[in-house]
Order: sequence, then structure tokens, then C-alpha cells
Amino acid sequence: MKPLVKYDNELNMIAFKAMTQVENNVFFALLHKLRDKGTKEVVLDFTELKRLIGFESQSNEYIIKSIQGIAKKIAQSVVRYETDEVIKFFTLFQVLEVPKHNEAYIRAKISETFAYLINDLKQAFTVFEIAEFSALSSRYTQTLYRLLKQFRSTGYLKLEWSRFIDLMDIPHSYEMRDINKQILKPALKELGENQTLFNATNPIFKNLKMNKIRGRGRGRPVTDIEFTFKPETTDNKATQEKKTKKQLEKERKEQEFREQFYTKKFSLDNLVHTCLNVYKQDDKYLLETEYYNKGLIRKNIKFDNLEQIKKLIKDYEKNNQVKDRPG
DNA sequence: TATCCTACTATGGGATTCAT
DNA sequence: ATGAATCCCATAGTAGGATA
Repeated sequence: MKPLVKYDNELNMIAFKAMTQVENNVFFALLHKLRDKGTKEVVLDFTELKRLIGFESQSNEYIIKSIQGIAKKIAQSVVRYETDEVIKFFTLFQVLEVPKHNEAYIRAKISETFAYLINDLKQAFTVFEIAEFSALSSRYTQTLYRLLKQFRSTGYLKLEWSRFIDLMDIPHSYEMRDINKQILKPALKELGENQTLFNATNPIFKNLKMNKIRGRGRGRPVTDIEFTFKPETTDNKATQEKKTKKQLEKERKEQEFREQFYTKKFSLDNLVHTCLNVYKQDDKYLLETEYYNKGLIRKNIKFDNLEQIKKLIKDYEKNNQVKDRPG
């Protein structure tokens, strides 16, 4: 069986900025190596890296540099959590050691806080072949690849445009034409067309299509982007029972349900909340929000029904319009 | 109300600059 | 040298505002 990377979907939502294509490879190879190791320390050496991700064309020097680069970025990528009382800082990994010369290895362990992202995964995980991932030609294609892999069972991904830009780590200087030309076109070609090198017959995502959704207003700017492709079936015979269209539709609905309030704002107790996620809990709804009050704070708020949330958002939007007329 | 004008964004081709 | 980022040019379609 080919080496796989497998991790909790939540990791896909932590956007790692400014990773190069090779740094991505090292990062996910490390993730592969660390999986189901608890919080134990591991060493990923050159031989294994090479086996996992190739490295045919690059010089040793370049590889060492990439490893140092990834170590630095991991160490600097601080995740910050705030409660009312304290601020906590975490890094995803603790990188314990990388060599300075002539060798290429990385010694690391996962932080206790994030151990759940790669240990004992039972559901809501992303999984893909690391070799396939590493062979992709650009970091943008790689990111789109793993986002699509997250939705491998439904074959449907829809993102708000600004969030897409954020997750894909697309420079703000890129305009639509640059994104089309440099990112979307090459990525769709690479992910959706037949592969000649490794996979002579099958594209990575069958029947992959992209659709931009344009909103209202002058120029009708793009508000959302969606991707559809033929859902994957699992290799596992036991879980291979085919999903009916109804089930797929249900999953799709569930995703849309979770996304419906994302980034919407409302005001509560004189604080402006930004919606992140909504969950159903018994017959109530839990809304995860973020707001500033001497720092960024996350909170779960309970509602009896969705209409209450919608009303709050509507009220906020009404009060914060610059100029508009009904109709 | 119907029509015209303008502002705005998308799209595609191509060229140039930048960093490694 | 190579790919990524930036920029220039030109065309098309539509919404919103202005005008008649």
C-alpha cells in the first residue's frame, strides 16, 4: 500500500502561509511519519523523505534548505487561543532538531494540544497519497488537491471567494485574471485531466469542474467558487456499500448548513461577533463565534432556532449599510 | 417608463520583473 | 534558467444612475 497522509479536517482550515511546493512536501511527509505516534518524538531522515516524496531533481543543498525553511515556518506558525482570562500560544509541532550541513533529517514531535489532529482518527479526516501530492507542480495545486480530498466522498466543495483566497494563500496582488491563468487553469488541468506519468488512464479527480458564482452589483463580482467531481469510493470492502444519491445530497446539505453563517457578522451586547460555525445540539443550535474584546475571543452561543441567528445578522446588516434602498 | 451612459468586474493574450 | 509575481492592453457583459 502506498504511503498515505491522514489528518483531521480541521488542519485544512489552518492556512499555512508562504509554503513552497517542496516545503509542503516535507510538511506532509512529517505529518505522515508522526501519525498515530501519540506525542512521541520521530526522526524523518533523508532516505525516508526520498522514498516518500521523490526529490529526483533537487540538489541536496536545496533539500537541506527546504528542511530548514519548513522547520522555521513550523516554529513560527503560532496558533493563538484566547479565553476571557488567558491567552494561550501553541505551535503545531515542536521541531527539536534539523541539521546544519551535509545531511537532511528533521526531528520533531507533535504538540500535545494538536495530537488529536493525527492520532486515532475515526471520522472527518482527509487522506491522500503523499507521492501523488508531492508530484503536483505547484503549491496552489497542492492546496486545492487536499481541499478537494477533504470532500472526496461527496465530490462537492463550495467556498466563499474571500475564504478561498485565504486558504489557498493567494497574494492580494493577484487579480482575477492572474488567478485564472496562474492558479485555476493549471490546477484544473493537473487535477482533472488524464495523467501521463504515473496514472496513464485516470485523472486524479474524475469529471472535475469549477464554477464561479457571481453576485449582484456593478461588474457582478465573484462571491463564491464551487468544485464538483466524481466522488471516490473507499478501498475498504466493508465501507464500500455505495452511497445513494440521497445520502450524498444529505452530506452536501450538511456541509452547506455548516457553512451558511461563516464570516457573517452580528452585534450582541455591544460586541460585533463573526460567525464561524453552527452545530445542531439536541433541538438547539450552537453557534461558534469570534469577537474582539481586548483580544480575539472565541465563544459558543446557544440558540433555540436558526431564525434568531438570521435575525441578528439581518439587523446588523441593516444597521451597517452605507446606502441602500429596499427592493 | 424606456433608453442611454458610465462604472465596474471578468476574461484572455502577452510582456516584463523578480527571486532562487 | 526557471517559475512566480506583476503589469499592460483590449474586449465583453451588466448594474446603477442619469436622462429624456
